[in-house]
Amino acid sequence: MTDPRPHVAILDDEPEIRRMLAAALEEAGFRTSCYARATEFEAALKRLTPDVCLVDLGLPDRDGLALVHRLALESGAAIIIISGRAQVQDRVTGLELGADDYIIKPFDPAEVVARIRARLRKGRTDPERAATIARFADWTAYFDRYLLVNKDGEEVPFSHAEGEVLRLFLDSPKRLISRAQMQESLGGAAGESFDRAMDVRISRLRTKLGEDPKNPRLIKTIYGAGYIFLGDVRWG
Amino acid sequence: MTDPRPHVAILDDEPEIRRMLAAALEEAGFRTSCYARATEFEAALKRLTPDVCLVDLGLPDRDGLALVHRLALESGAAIIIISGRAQVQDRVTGLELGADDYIIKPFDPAEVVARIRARLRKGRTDPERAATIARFADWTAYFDRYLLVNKDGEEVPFSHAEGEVLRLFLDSPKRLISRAQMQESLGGAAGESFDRAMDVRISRLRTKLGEDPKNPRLIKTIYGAGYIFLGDVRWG
DNA sequence: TCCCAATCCTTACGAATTGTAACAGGGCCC
DNA sequence: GGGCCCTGTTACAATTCGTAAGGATTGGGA
Repeated sequence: MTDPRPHVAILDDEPEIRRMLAAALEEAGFRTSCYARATEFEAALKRLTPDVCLVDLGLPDRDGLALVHRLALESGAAIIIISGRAQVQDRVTGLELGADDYIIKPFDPAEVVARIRARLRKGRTDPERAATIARFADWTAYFDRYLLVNKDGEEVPFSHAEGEVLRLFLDSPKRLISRAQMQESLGGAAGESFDRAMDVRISRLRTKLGEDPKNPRLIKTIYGAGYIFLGDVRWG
Repeated sequence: MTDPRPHVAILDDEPEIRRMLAAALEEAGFRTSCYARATEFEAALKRLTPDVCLVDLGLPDRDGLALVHRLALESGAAIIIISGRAQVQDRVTGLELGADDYIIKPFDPAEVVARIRARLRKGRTDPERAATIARFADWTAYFDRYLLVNKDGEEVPFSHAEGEVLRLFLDSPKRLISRAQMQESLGGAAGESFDRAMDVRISRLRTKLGEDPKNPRLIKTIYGAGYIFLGDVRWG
């Protein structure tokens, strides 16, 4: 029963759009329920508590805005309006009435997915929000406590600066990361002599990971190009 | 000092747009701060903790997306991208990187206001009656009687200043809290030598919690960044 | 193959940040 | 007034991190 996938309820009177949204959302890892009419939808809400409601404003059997308003007051779900009405005034009133987002038809399903994800990200009330634990090679990195633990249970603390580098690597494993990219991500103003500092950070990180300087297995240098992090990463 | 208006930070290199946004937002009852460059903006973030960040992607001095990514990881603020790039792919990557909303230029200030309000509406966990009892690790904190009780039943009183710090930590566990945020929350005027007092407060609190100075388990220092409170917190 | 310049790694050192102890001022109750 | 607690300030030790300097490595050309 406890399906871990976030649940998205879709309310739209056009079968074509329902199908398209449901397909895109299922593909993106969501659970979906589709409804064609407001009455049907409201009946379902007595049984279910979706995480997100996608509501088309152009409904045949009820004023969509009134429905949104009620939802906003009574449901804890994020509400995203989908509408063909593109006027700024429509968007403003929709949002003022309690919608969390407003998407205009025609839309791209990829954007809908991205916006739903953005909503869920915030609403998450802390139970392990941002991924803070990553496993790779013999190591487990706990970013919230700035700690590396290897498979023997040995603990190696790492500093903030080292953690920034490590996170960057773990976010993009097996991909070349140029020095310029690093400076961008790590907030170093470009052009300065910060690039030498980068070396040092990586050097220290390698030491903590127990890398063999002659033959680094995890953080590999690509001469003239940047670095690449080998090793499979599993977040969570 | 404690201005109750939500604080919106605006980062855009065009003075015209900054002015327009600031005017509309002030009118709508927000407090605003404007920045023309990313470096300037990042410097300001060390001192303030805005509730919402409006970020223009087309910045001269830094890759906007990298900035958004970092903000999303390190700041608790809602992030709204403003951009001239209207492709779906741009929007999707912006949102995936952690933005909460994405507004396309040219925009109507009224919609920006509405979208900001929608963001703030959700995140609001504040107007709860001041909870007075919190459990964490081996401790139970009774804020109404300024008392800590550990699992052995030992009672350790704490002072008002210590309680302020403790509450700040318990309100945002497992999240980095910068020194600047502390000063803002605890009402210390920035820039003064008050920051050493901060250290001392924390030091005393650590002592009362029986932390091992060499290896603190609950209140951890992140050099150059701030503090982080580990441990699961249950209020009520 | 050998050499050289560019690139990168590592060590050492100093500046900045932080922890903690000791001290001082202020408020409060007796 | 005297004692006690709370709180901020100062001083000094410890940690972290960027920079400089020198050595090692890489890749291309003679």
